[in-house]
Amino acid sequence: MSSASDTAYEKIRAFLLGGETHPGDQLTEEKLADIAGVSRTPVREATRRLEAEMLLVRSASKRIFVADWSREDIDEIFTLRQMLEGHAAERAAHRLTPQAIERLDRINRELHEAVTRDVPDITRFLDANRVFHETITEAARSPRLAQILAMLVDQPVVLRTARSYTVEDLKQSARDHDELIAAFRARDADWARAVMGSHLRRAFHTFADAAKGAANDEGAEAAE
Amino acid sequence: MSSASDTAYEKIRAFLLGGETHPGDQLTEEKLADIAGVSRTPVREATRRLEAEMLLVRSASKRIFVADWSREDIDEIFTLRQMLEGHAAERAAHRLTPQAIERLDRINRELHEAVTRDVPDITRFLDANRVFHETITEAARSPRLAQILAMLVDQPVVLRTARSYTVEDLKQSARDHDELIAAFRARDADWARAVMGSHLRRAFHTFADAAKGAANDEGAEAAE
DNA sequence: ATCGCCCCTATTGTATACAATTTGCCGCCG
DNA sequence: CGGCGGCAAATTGTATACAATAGGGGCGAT
Repeated sequence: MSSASDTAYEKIRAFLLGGETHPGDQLTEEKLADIAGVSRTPVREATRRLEAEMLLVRSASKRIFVADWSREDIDEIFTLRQMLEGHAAERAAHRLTPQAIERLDRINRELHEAVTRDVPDITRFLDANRVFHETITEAARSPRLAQILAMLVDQPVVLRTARSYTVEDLKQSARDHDELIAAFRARDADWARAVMGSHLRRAFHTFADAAKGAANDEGAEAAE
Repeated sequence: MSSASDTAYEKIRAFLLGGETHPGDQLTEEKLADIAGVSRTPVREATRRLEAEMLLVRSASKRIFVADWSREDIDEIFTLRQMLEGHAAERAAHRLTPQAIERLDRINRELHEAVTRDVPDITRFLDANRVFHETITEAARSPRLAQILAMLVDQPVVLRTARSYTVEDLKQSARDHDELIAAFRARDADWARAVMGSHLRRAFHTFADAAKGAANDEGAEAAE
């Protein structure tokens, strides 16, 4: 690991996702350098990456701001994901080895467990969920596709609102994964694509609702 | 324009596309700094961008090499473009203003002209072609989509082999555009998507053939 | 002769100093 | 009182020096 540059990326990312910032806030390279504990040079590389991921935006005069996320943005991301991950699932259906399918099954069992127990372990769910999707993307053997999806998947809004999911939402997600695995076992690419499509599209709506709720909460807090 | 950084990007890019390099060649930041006439700092930013566009690759030890392009890579790019630009065309069909459609028509007339005259003006064709596609992408109003496509569109292989197209290939391309415009005028999103799909898929095959021819030529040259 | 180790060199990574640009403020003039 | 100009502060951009790390070649041991 090219230490400083990567830690800068991770720390700044965590800082942005930690909710200590508001959309539109200006950030200076120096401030970020302080946060990350490195000099401005690696910070610049980190901000470039975060800019590409659209967590940060730059004004015309090259100043850095925390990105704002409209409902359309979220819609856009899920639409693109649906298209691209659907494609990935299709390719994966032909390419997944039996062992990999078993691995997906194990991951998904963990996912089930995480939400079935008395107190759902959301963090564990999210981690397993990410691994699940990454495994499929990887099996698609399309490096550019993987790269694009990496930019798209864990976006801040996603993470911030994920915790407002109901347990039922999460269980439904896990059931989607079950069906996806069935499609892979059957080597049915169309089925896989279709399941992935509805999986993500539903996630979008769960999301949009959760985000709306979160926005209301925030409004309430601000009103205090 | 942040001068140095951008000129570095452009010059290095031109250097790579100019055919003076071979896939697998190692490039050092210093060498690139010389070529671009700037210091290593902006060169680093440029190489990061070129890396994201996969014109350059980095070894495990962070050394920089000229990327290699297999037939599968080209296939992958066109498949992704087909999916994404098809989606863009679909959205554009609903969103293009009448004026923008007229503009597309003008651009395409220029495109026709460039290949109809006695000596085809390939450069002009390619420029107009890019503007044509960019206009559609822009009309789709999906910033992430635009960003992703920007990474995908003018890849080196594309540019390097574009000149081996036959005049008939180019004319067919222009005819595709005609049909696309008709689809836009009819506000028929499905039609637009379908035309865009076949347009790009055919381009891929023209390409793959041209690339094969180019590879043969190169082999012949090397054999001298 | 070959394998492995070590040192030297090539190359990338980071920090810092300085240059260029932009912004916002303040005073001046109409 | 409003707008314009310009100056000062803040911020980003670039260069350079130094640090860290990886690769390659030579030398010795077996």
